Amino acid sequence: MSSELPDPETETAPTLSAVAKRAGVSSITVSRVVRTPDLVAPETRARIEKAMRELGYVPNLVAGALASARTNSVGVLVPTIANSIFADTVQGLSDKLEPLGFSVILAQSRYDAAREDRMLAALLSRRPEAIIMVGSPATEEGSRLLRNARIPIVETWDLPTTPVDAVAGFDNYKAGTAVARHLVAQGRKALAFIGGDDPRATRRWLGFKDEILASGLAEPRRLILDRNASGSVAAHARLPGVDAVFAANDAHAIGFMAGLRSAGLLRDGPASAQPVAVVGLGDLEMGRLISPTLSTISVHGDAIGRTAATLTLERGGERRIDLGFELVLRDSG
Amino acid sequence: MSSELPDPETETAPTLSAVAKRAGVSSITVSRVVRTPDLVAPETRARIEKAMRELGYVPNLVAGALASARTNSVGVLVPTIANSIFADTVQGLSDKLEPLGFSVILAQSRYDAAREDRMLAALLSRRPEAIIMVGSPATEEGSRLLRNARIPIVETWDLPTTPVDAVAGFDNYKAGTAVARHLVAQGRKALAFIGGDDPRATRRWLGFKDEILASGLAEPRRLILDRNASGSVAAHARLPGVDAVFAANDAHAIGFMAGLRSAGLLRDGPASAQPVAVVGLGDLEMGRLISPTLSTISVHGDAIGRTAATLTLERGGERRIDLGFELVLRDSG
DNA sequence: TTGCGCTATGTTAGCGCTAACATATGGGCA
DNA sequence: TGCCCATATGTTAGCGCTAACATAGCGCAA
Repeated sequence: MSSELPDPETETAPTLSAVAKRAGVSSITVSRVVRTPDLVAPETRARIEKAMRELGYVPNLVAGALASARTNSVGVLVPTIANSIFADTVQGLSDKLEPLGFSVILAQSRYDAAREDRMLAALLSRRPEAIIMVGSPATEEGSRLLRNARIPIVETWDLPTTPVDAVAGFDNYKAGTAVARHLVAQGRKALAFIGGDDPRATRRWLGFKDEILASGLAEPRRLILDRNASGSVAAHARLPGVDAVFAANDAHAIGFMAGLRSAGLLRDGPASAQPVAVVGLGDLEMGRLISPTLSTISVHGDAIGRTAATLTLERGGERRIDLGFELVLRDSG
Repeated sequence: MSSELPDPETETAPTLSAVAKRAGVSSITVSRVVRTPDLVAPETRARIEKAMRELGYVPNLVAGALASARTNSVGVLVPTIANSIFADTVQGLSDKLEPLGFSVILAQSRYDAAREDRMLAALLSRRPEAIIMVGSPATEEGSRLLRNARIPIVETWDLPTTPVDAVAGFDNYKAGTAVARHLVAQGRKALAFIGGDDPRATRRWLGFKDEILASGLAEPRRLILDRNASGSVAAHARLPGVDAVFAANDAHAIGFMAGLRSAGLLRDGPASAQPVAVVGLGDLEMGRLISPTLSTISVHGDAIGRTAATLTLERGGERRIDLGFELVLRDSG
């Protein structure tokens, strides 16, 4: 009957063998009901499912993982998740992995190499079946940790020449050259780059600068800003005479435009009418809503996430996927 | 000497006892070096640390968790992480929990009750030491699962009257009344609400509506939009004659303003000059950068996250924390 | 009738670690 | 001298589950 229901106060979570006892079977049969129900006779299965319901059994995947050497989890390391395009990537990979029973263990490095190494070690100690990270390990120690883990490692949002394992991203250097080419073709002469100095932003800067120098113009200025967009609002004052700006991301671009607006240097007309052209990167939805609409390098953060997830699941095949980018021209530049 | 270094190909990850053997101690001593180094004599410790380095030992927290019944992890459930203010909350709680050795297991419900229940079950089967979620469980089944887990549960972004356990949020209903009061005081007569119909947005709507009715005006219109802001751009056409709009979040507000702009109904002047007043919720940085600047209900998503983290750590004390909100008046309404 | 193969279930051992309890050693002090 | 205590290390058992290999029962072909 309904005997021996656990004392709700002192209770410890019911185990597989508690269910087994209640259903009058061995624990492996209960395990089969959870994992491979087709192998269990329908009547037995019904009896066990009833026992599970009565006890409120929740499988313990920690124990299961230890016994089977499969954790069904992936570690995900991003610089930051707040206010960032990386959230799209996390969303994309989750959408792919959660239906397959994988959990996402999320860690943030905050653009700090030491913290990144600590987070990688912390992730690996949970024995994820793969690691997906934005960028590449910042230190040799981080690389070593990842290589020794012998699991799929996917670096994203860039195309490193010597990745640890797999890559899903785009060429940040080329993104810089594409923007530079466009602005130069527009007749801009005094160009500048604003944004962070993380590895990916730096590659954008390098592409931008090299292309401008190659076209015979003077070396562009580079303004390193911290991560919130407020700094970019005042950036214009620090770039006198500039007539075109490439911002490392859309938030900085929009902040910069706010500064231009208060300086009376923003028009509601097309790019050719702008005293200062502005191009961002990321293609935030917001960029389409503001006025003038923001020209930007469009990157599919969620596709990067989904592709990274695929790369963790298939070990063979192409391990370097260039998802490309697109220069989307609107009214800002 | 440097004998018996593992074969890099067939190698299985080195264990505590492999380190112990190499250092000539028992495995518990190695465990102590990892967890309570002060209990180990300095010379022994040095020998063990050397062995750990040589073998590339990475502790297996899965096994540790099973043995100690402590996983040092928390489950986090959000509707969505992409493009959303919830990312701030995840950031806030991570910042608090990661330094303490906790990992964040992230799951997304996508505003789907069935998926939420599946994700809760999946999270609980990993035996997190607490669950932090946005909102409250959508189904009775979800509540039951959480209650039976006997771990701290923190519901956020709202102030439910009968929470499972703890709460860190603000009163969405009051946020709605505050906006209504402000718009009515401004002399607006034809008001509308745009946004989603999730529980929190609905509470904002109810507060908004009730306050407007109480002030003697006609019942406001409510336009339910899907989650991306594009729908809000066209929303104005569906709200003829409206002179004030409360958007359930800033993205919708900014989208709506884009629609107003193309309709010629947006001024760069102060709120009193706007043909249609707009108030958002969330206080995105973007709202301060656009023109006109966005009036909004400011909510501290990261503080919600940090407070939720604190509530998972301390079991005693106040379990219901109202972080409040602030009506920030700028130029849009 | 024998024996084979299939289905349903069980037994055994162990995943890698930690809790809880020993044990050994060497002062210090009455 | 004997005892106590602090420090350093070890032993044992077991966390809850699964892999891998039994075993039992049955239908069916030869």
